Amino acid sequence: MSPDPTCESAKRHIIDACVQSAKIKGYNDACGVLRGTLFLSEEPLSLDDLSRTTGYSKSTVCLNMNLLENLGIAQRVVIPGDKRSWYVAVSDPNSMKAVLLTNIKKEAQLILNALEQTERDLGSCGANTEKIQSKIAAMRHFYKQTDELLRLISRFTTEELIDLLSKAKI
Amino acid sequence: MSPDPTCESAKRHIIDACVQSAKIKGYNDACGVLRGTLFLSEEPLSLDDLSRTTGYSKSTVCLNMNLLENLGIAQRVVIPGDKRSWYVAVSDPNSMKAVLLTNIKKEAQLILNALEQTERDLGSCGANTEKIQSKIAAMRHFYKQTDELLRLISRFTTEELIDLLSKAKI
DNA sequence: AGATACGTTCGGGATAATCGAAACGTACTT
DNA sequence: AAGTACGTTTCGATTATCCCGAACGTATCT
Repeated sequence: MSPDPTCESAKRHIIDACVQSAKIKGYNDACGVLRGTLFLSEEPLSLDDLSRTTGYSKSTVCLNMNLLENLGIAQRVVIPGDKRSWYVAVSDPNSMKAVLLTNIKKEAQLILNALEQTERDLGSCGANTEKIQSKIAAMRHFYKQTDELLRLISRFTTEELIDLLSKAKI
Repeated sequence: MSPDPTCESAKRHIIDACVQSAKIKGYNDACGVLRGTLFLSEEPLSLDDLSRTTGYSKSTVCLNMNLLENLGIAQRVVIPGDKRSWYVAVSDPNSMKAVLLTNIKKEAQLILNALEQTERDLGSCGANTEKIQSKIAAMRHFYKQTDELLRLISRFTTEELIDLLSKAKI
């Protein structure tokens, strides 16, 4: 590839950032290293390529590439007449935006579901739960709005959103 | 508090959701349990309260409440003439919105920084890195936009954003 | 000063996550 | 059929994390 030492050390920044980002999100280091490596490659990489480049065993690479694929960070590319799986980093802005939003979306729906279930169950409960019920209602309202907002945001491109919001009066 | 069994099982949904949400974000179960417990309480809770209610030791509660405070999920309330720390769940919509966005913000700034550093270093590197540099430039553009969008989003309330975006033509 | 009631920090033991080697399944080739 | 080149799964060892009890520091009382 590019064995220039200066060049390689330049790439380290990105890999480090990916590792740190992975750790923040609760994933392991390998995830970050693989993500960074994939992004910095000019061509698609196979599992063996990734294993060789990162130093991780093939099983570890396989496991984590499947995870990255599920997260929408990596994408498997099939080349006809080639058994191997080739991976590329997802670079389409809209897909990347979606990836950034998934965790918030998941959180909103998770909490929203729970709030609605609790609200229902508290209704058929003898005890005096007025105060809690109003708190839950407020919270449900917030997450409902958040959910709605996320849906709207995913309809526009980042560019469009910036345009819309920067023109709006506060 | 409210020892009604039906009522208690209703609350379980919320605590479970908080635990699941915590796990998704890479935090431990205690974080989720504490967050849920705090939210479901009608009054502020002390460390001892939280320890008694959740069954976790005081040291564990202390550790994780500091984390929740740093995350902006819990808030310490000081009552004059009382040594104890009282905790409440942050329920202000704008603060909650900010909490939801922090991870994305962190990711964007982390990656953006790394991209800029790498870009700079690759400039003073002999090897032919045209292809990678253009990839990095594209990526930097995306994260720059994302950063800008996040800044705009934090200027408005969720309600305002919904209003603005739902009126906009696609 | 001593006692008390806090929050916090510090080991250590249990528990879970991580990773590599090897086995496995499968499709294609010879 | 045997061999090959893949991706995947399993298993065990290493490693890191979680959580508790105990010790500690520090105000505020008595």
